[in-house]
Amino acid sequence: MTLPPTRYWLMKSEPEDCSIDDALAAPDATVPWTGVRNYQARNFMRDGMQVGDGVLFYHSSCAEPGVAGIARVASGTRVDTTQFDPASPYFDPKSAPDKPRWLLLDVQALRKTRVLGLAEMREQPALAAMRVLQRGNRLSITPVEPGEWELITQRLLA
DNA sequence: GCCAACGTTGGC
DNA sequence: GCCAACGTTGGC
Repeated sequence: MTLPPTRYWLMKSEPEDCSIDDALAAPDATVPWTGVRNYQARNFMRDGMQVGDGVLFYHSSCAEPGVAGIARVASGTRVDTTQFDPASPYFDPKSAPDKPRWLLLDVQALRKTRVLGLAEMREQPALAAMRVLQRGNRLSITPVEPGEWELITQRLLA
């Protein structure tokens, strides 16, 4: 079985919870991606994401939503223990410790960029298919096509 | 604060 | 298994 080509992803984070600055300030600039509580996003982590994959670090639910930095997948998946913590906002009372529902992986921030906002993204016809631009999109982890990655990172790193 | 879109829940 | 009600997301 041949390995898939290098993969790219967009991961949403509320900056009040974990911003690109917060991630860069963490040890090794690496943070555990806690709180994914959607099966499709979980399955992307479990079945699709590999160490080294590129990540667009996206700020959501904030004054300036958009891509705010570049990161990479830094680990495989493991159990997200916040699902068992009644004090956590991510507590899931229906998840049993012997049969955990939710996983996380580590994300390593590589650099902060300017914010590439949704309006600017919509100006680019080549980005029109991105999930994050679709109306009603709520998925917190979405695949990014190589061409989309190239265009976005070139604009951000120019 | 509004509201559209979507996932989940639960009665049947 | 259907589907209406409900809760959440997230841009505006």
